[in-house]
Amino acid sequence: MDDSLTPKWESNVSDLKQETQASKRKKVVQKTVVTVKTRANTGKLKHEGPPSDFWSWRKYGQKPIKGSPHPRGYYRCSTTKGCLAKKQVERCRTDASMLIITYTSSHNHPGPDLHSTDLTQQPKEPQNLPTTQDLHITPKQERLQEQDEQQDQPTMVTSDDDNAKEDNFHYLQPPTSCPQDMILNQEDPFTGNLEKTHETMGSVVLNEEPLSYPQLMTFSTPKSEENDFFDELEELPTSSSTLTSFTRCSFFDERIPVAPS
DNA sequence: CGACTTTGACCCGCGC
DNA sequence: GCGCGGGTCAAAGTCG
Repeated sequence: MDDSLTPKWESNVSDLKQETQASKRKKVVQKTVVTVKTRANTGKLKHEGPPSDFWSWRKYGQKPIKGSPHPRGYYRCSTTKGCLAKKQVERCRTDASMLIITYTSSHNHPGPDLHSTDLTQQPKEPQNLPTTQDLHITPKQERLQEQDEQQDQPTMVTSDDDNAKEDNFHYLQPPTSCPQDMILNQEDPFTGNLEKTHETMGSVVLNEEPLSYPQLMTFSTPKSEENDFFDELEELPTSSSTLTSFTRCSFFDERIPVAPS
């Protein structure tokens, strides 16, 4: 997974490789923080917690977090054995409707779909997959939605421990180079729910809907929404172009099969 | 029966 | 050195 990434990331990987009980804690690992605004605790969310994405996540722990009324859930990717991808899901202490998902490491395997597979045939967590019909939207529609959603952009904030110490988070630069065949209908998702943008822990929020943010990082789904999201993000301040670009690589390279070390 | 969640215990890093 | 807090493990239970 991590191997094809930037040198910096690779250095982190070296830690991950030895993810033994002794080394797995508090190591320098890349993190991607995504804050999701949920309308409510709808049952749509798998196990009422983390919005599902195209990956299969398996919960391996949960801990109450000091200062937060909500516990944090720990998930690891179960799509493929040996995948080091993990995520932590917790609710914002001040706004329970906001989910803060922190992705750690990256998948060492291609996405469940990855260009060759029909999305509608996704074996994993199909409940949140947009239907085929949903996968169409005209650019015009897109724009309209974008305008409505300008305040509801998903936020992918990345950082590694080193940088986090300095300036907490870095906004992920929009992947203008991402697949262009991304077409998605977000028709309903945000309508009537144009909540103002929140800022939490340095990340922005989006309205969480059947379409889950991690999809934005898997690139396995054709959807233009993503582009819009990133287009918006493009305007966000980036304090570390190096990091952001490397981060982008970490995600966009994800779908490139990398021989597990 | 396999995959997953739950949950308590354990381990380790960090701050004091 | 000690205690706290976060992260992970693993057994037991649940579900499809």
